[in-house]
Amino acid sequence: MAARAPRPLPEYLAGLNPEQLEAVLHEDGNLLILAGAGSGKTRVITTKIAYLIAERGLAPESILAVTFTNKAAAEMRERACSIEPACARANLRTFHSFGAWFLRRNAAAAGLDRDFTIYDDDDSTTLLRAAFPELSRPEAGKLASAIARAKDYGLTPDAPDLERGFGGKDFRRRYAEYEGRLRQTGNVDFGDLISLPVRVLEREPAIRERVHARFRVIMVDEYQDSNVAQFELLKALAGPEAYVCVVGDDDQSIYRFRGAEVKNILSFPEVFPRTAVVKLERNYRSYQSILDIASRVVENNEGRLGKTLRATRTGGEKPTLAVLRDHDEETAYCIRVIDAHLRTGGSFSDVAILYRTNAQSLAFERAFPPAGIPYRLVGALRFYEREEVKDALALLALASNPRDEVAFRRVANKPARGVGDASLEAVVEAAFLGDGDLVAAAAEARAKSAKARAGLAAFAALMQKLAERLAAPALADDGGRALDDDAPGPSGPPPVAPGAERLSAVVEYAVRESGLLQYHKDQDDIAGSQKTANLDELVNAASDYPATREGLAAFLEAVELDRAMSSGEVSQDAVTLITMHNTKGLEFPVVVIAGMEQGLFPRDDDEGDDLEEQRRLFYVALTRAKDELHLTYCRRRLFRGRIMEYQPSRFLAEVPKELLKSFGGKLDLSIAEAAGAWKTGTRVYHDDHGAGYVARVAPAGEAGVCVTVRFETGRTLQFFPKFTKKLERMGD
DNA sequence: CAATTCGGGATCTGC
DNA sequence: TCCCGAATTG
Repeated sequence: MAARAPRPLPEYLAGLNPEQLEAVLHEDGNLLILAGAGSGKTRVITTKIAYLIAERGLAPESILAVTFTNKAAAEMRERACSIEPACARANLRTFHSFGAWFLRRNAAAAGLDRDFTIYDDDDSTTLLRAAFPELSRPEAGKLASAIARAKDYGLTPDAPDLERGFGGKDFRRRYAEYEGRLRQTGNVDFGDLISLPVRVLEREPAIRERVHARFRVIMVDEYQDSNVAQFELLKALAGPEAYVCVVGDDDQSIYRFRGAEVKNILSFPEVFPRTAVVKLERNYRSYQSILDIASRVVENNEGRLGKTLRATRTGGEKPTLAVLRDHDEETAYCIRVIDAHLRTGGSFSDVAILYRTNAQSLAFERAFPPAGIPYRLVGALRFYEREEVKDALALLALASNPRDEVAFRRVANKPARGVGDASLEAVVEAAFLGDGDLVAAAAEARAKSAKARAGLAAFAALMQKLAERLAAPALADDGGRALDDDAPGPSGPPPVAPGAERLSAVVEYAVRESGLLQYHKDQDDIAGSQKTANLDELVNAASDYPATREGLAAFLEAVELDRAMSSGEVSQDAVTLITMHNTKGLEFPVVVIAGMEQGLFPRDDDEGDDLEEQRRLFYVALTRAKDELHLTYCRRRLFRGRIMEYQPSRFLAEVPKELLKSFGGKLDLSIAEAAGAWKTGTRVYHDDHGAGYVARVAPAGEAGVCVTVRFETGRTLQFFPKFTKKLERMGD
């Protein structure tokens, strides 16, 4: 193409604003980009990658760019490649996918099999319950998330400051036992995908040097969501010569509960010397009237770096606050908004309804079809989490790794083969005494009952056949060298040789021969569910992979690391129903943020740092809107089958009234008038429940006031004095 | 060992 | 209200 002689800036740089251009061209030292919502940060990253390759002559393989979601990684790849096709050879991945890639190539150094599979939180809980039968399911779940959190902070079971924040000796002991059990299975959890590479890099100078020599440029997107362990990985990956560029927005950090550390942004310039800071504050997405609200809200947080978004788009309507009676009025209001938008020539897909909890989607799902509105529900129950899919995956995981205890426990007796808890435990114990091979142990089991013995033998035979159907790995002959070398490997299935069997045939065989298909078909007939359809979907998903051990491992990794894998068809033009968390990185011309009620968003127990995180979530939600923004508040809402009265969200009080146009009614935050003589502490008598006292008084719109009464019987109930005659004040 | 009943708890959650 | 996990019973 063009000569490499000096020449004017390429055309793809021409559209950048001065700050964006500065960020793209910067290359001396390190770089921290503070990028506000809608400021074009993805454009900056992708342009920078393309620029480094096309203009600065960097080898694509020497660039590593990590994101937090597969979707973001895919988008980055696509946009970078559209500027410079060679970007396809750069390493653009999620943190976890990079970790898996690294560990497979350095499996021996990490003490792992190359074919390890990845345990999710649910699998960890199962493992913990096996290790500690005294724990109930919820207790094991809490322990699993505490361990995951410890790993987020890079703390091993022998970390000195483990006690701080993670309970005492019990936690340390259990964490250590969990690690032992997990290593025994030969598998890893999500935390290991980050922390094991760090340890390998620290321990193995040869590997470290090879990595340092390879990755000259390391970029991290959504840096505000990185946790301590990921920060450690970044430090370990970056050699003295590396150029590190991170992009983030402290105001959009909404994963603190999962270990994300805003401190990673604050301390970046100290850890990485000669760091330049570029702020991107020009917002190309929203009208200023929308940004004003977002800014006023997020200003209530402390400990921000401080940014002020300025809109480049002028004009636009003032956002609306709709004060509504209940969720029926809320759906009706949304339908009006959608209709009005269609009348101006817009489409369904321009509109998104955002809410805090998945349960809120139900009202819209019921109201939209009769109104002729197609909708698309994002991320409610993820495909891979479904029972039938996890069952099928467990069969495959066990075929891939016969030491996988969690998979074995899940499917050894599903559908029922007459193998009970006692027999199952005996097999696991026998395997532990040997080489850990659970399938072999099942085949040899000396179970008490003939029924259990027969069941285990049948199961072992099935697993044996599955293993046989997986052709030997093509790479076996070279002792795995092809994996040890630093192949660039954008993630994806290994190629299927022409005429070779596809993995989908093996998956179908496994599902059918195990009896899982029939089992779930029966469930479908009883409950009218879609389980067999989902199993079909899983079979389809496997068709891109070859029926080899390597193909299976790649398939399992893809499924485990891309949880968004959808089930079913995506309709083209539909309104989006989505939780606020799921909207990060998205934008819509018309946004409705539904359910602005105190107790729902934020919850009443959100205080301090939790409250600030919820406020950032609100900020994220607000800044998704391009043209039109609506907030809805319902005075009553159905909550767990009961109609409850709600006050407006405290976040609404943080928005100056003049920034919102009101619909339906004005907020009245003063309760004194409606409360009348109902005051906290008042003694009362109820015809049905006897004596008690008022514990709480809350405004309830047209219903006047809602009083919470604690009775001497110990019960606590809520009443609307306006509607009941059974509740009386005593001593009046 | 499997089926049924009963009772407690109920958020969001990138990978 | 609804769903899941534990206990109980056949």
